[in-house]
Amino acid sequence: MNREHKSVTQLAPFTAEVVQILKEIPPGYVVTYGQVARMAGSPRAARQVVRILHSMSEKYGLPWHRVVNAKGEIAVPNNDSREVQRLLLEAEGVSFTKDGRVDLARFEK
DNA sequence: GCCATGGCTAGTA
DNA sequence: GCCATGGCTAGTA
Repeated sequence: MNREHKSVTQLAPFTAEVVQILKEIPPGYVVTYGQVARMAGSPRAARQVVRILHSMSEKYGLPWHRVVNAKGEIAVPNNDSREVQRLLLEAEGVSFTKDGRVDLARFEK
């Protein structure tokens, strides 16, 4: 251990912070990628949040479905996953507008 | 090089 | 529709 060596289980600080924040999102609550980035102290790192969600959701049991883009749209590329995300949110009581968006104003507080 | 953004402009109607 | 953004990781040497 006298050389640079990262344990596989050791997350980088920013990543660990984001993972923690995501884990604390309660059922029925929705946040945006940008909001999570801001909460983690790096306002412009929204895409990084995306990357974390994309690659670590399964392993860390992250509530990936509770994160949408700034417009309130489901932003997952895969069609099946999009459907799953919507169903999971609806099951938690989240409603959608006619154009398929989450009413984010509802969560501002 | 990845990535599921975000915010600003151009251009249509 | 365009494109700057950012923190990390895979993969090479």
